[in-house]
Amino acid sequence: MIRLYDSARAQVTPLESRDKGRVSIYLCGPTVYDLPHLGHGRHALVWDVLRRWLIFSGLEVRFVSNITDIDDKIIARADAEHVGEEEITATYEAAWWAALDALGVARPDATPHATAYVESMVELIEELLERDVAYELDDGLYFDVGAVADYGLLAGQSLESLRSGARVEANPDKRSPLDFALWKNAKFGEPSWSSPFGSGRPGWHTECVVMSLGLLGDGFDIHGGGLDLKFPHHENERAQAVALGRHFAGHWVHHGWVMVGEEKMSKSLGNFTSLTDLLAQTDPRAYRLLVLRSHYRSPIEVSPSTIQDAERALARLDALARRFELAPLAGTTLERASSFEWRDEERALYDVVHAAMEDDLDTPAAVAVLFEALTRANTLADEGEGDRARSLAVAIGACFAGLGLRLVADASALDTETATLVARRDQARAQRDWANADRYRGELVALGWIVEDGPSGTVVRRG
RNA sequence: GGCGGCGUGGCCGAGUGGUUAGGCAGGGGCCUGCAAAGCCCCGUACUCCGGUUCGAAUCCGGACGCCGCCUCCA
Repeated sequence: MIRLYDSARAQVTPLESRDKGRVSIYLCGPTVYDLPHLGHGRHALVWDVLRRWLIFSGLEVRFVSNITDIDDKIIARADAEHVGEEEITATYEAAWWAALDALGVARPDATPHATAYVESMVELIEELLERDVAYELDDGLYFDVGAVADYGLLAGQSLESLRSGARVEANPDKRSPLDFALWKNAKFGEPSWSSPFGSGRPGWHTECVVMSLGLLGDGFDIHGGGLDLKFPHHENERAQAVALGRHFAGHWVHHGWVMVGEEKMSKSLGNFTSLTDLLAQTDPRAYRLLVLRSHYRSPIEVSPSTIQDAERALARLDALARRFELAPLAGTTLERASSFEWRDEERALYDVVHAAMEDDLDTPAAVAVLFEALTRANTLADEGEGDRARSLAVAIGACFAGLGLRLVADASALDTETATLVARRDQARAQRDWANADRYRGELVALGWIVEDGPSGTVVRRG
């Protein structure tokens, strides 16, 4: 079974799934009040890769990721734009899915929305009140973190040391600055729900407890998100579950950030801090490859040069797909290794890639192995071992599919003008009329084509 | 103040105490009518100072630098 770093234990630990052969994952999704940025993109990719690989290796995965559609920021944005909250959330949720679709991120099995679970949240809060771990102040209900013995487990700090570092105190009446809002009393003009403790709306940390336990059940396997969610969000979720005596996530997985080389990201250089912008100017697969080439817990740098680096590496992969005419895989479909044929050499490749992936999702190692295999496949083909070369190439494509990276052979249809130029060039070359052959190539290049002369004549493709 | 992480060749980015990471860029060569694609070869890196060791980028100690979390955040 895969070994993953567990933030609660602060070490790489084998994933012991609750049900053999099945893995349940709850991922904290976005608050939809603005366009997704590069960090969201990495986040989505990391989890898509984990999910896909688990499925590829033969496990049944249930993957749930929520949408937070009620929150201070949504309200603030709606106010600023003088529109309703629903308009804000509808707009940005659509942008979210559009970006993820473009990235080739498969949709979750379920995408619960917080506003659909308010009733359950109210019930949970009532239980917390009954157990005396929540208390009321003038502006709402708060959770008493002092009631949870090991509060600070995820943060890796004691309650005392966390308390001493607390910097902001929204409500000075709180018993501890770390206590968090379970329920915020309604304010004029804000969305609200009625409850036994008055009209209002839930605090952020409760929704994920309700939705994860509700959809995946007690003791679900993996709970994840960005490193920034580890504390206080995940800590607070866990605190509520613990206070209720519920068995929460078995494994906590957090990924690192996207670093931006500030100056290089300046507007003058085509600033693309929004994921939507990046995807408009880059092959989304390049971003996936960039993400794959660093470890999920490390920070990654996203800059025009690292993106370009990835684009060029991707071009080599596509060249492989072209050379061996690989069928495209890994779109919205979640591939399984068992549906491919693995001869000895290919099996060995898969085993090495798999071992890397099982080792805390070591995608950089997996990618390195696959690039080495790519060179081997090309070498074999150069040496006339076409058969072995092809089956190796197919295996490489399959492994990348397991990582969600689709290799594209690009069989784009040619317009009449292009087809004519290609035919004329072939004719000129057949007659060893190099001057005209070069002229037609020049014309094709001017039309934006990359021209290659293969065994069967001139081949053009888009750059 | 507390907790945690990082400092690798031109760039990105892995790393087990002794053997090539990988990619991109660059140089040389093969192939090609010329290209492109592909293949081969090359740079011999690990912040600094001590220590452990036959041997450390990899372990220990220290210094310097950088970053994150402790507040909404993927």
